[in-house]
Amino acid sequence: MKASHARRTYDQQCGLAYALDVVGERWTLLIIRELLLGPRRYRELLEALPGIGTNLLADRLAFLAEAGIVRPVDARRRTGGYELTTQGERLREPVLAMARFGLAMLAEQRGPRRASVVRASWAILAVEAMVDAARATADESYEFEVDSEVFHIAVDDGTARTRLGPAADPALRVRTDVTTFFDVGSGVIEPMEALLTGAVQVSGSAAAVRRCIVLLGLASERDDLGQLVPAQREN
Amino acid sequence: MKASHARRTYDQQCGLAYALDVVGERWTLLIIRELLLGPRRYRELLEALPGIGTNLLADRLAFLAEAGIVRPVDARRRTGGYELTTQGERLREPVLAMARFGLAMLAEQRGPRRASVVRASWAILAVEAMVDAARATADESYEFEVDSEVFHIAVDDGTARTRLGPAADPALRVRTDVTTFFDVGSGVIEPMEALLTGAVQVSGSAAAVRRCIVLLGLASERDDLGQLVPAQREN
DNA sequence: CAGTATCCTTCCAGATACTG
DNA sequence: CAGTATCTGGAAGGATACTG
Repeated sequence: MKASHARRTYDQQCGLAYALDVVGERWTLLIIRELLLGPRRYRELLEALPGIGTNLLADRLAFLAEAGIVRPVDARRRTGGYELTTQGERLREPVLAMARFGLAMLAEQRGPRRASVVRASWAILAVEAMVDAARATADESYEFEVDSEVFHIAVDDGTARTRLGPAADPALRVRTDVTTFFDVGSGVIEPMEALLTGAVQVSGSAAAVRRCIVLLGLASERDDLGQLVPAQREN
Repeated sequence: MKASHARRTYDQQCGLAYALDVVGERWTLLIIRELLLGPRRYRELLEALPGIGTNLLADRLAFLAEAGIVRPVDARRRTGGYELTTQGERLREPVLAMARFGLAMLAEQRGPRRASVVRASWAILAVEAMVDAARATADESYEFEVDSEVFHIAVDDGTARTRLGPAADPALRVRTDVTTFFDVGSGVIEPMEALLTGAVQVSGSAAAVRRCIVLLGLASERDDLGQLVPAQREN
């Protein structure tokens, strides 16, 4: 019932400043992150964003809707949830770039950084940030199961897509828990180390394992395990 | 003298959330933006960031230094200013991606969006965000003078660098004011329109003009002006 | 479930005074 | 000049009770 209270802006003639006027407030980019994974209901957002407070979430959604970044999935029902507009989809690259930076920071400091809120679905974003299609060498797909959340990377003709759900005919199946996943992703654990200790289980050829590690930018010079990794644990 | 006040964090096991824990607070990314253009003194930062307040700037710099993103240029003298560390340089991509998003938003809404704070140096960042080396067709350089701020793009063997200062032997010299610059950059004005009205002055071949427009992603379908633009106004 | 309304706390802008 | 320190009103954010 106030609405008029002139929102705080940087008021600078600059692309970055304007972007931050729109998505720079606290929580906003995390809301976007959730919606980049698909439509979400109000309740789901609240659960994915512990600490946000119902009023803030409502505020942010209303503002983002007005800015044309987000819209209700179904304007008629209140319960249909929210999704990104075409404009909002444009935030994918900036968000992934930010995520890459964050992962690099984590990798650098080697601090285990045990955060208290962990969600398997964030693993998808991490994978999407890590994948560089330029490193893809074979048209095949890799399936991940992280704490019962299933998604996959499909490499096709030099481009890589990351999607929720199982892959059709994966060259590799990877299974692990979120904690191990982020430890590997941020360089706290070597992929091969995780394999050998059983924290990560894979089924697929050793060659596919290697290609996947390369695709994700996790290859280290001393990885030369060749046949060390047999196809194991089909479930 | 407080220091202990446990900084607000999202505390989520997620690259994006961690990145935002570090650079997500108000003003922080704008400080980074300034430092991406080169080292800056405390005073210069204050001037580039109207409204920030001396304490906030000091807080932010101290925190960023502790996080290993920024460092004093000269640890001995207090007056040397600040620069990005190697870690901090990693923010270039996320910042440019954000700037691209912001510019796209501006372009979409066609609102002239006259911000009250305008600085020529920000034009460099905008250019850097707009350039896509994949669109480069010739090894040459383009020089810009925006409100007496001079910088250039140098295309060399499929890569493009954006740098402060004049170009060695530019194929094109562009001269304009900041306002026009951003109007063109955000699509409010067509490049050719700006040329014809004299708001933008160029010296160089029509072909170079066209290649530069393409490089910056400003080409529109109906641009087919061929010889319409003679080399003009050498100064 | 999807939000409002409310209350309280924390953060921020702006001013100013102080130090080496 | 290059900061640091302190203070104050106001805006943003967090927690929770409440409503259609």
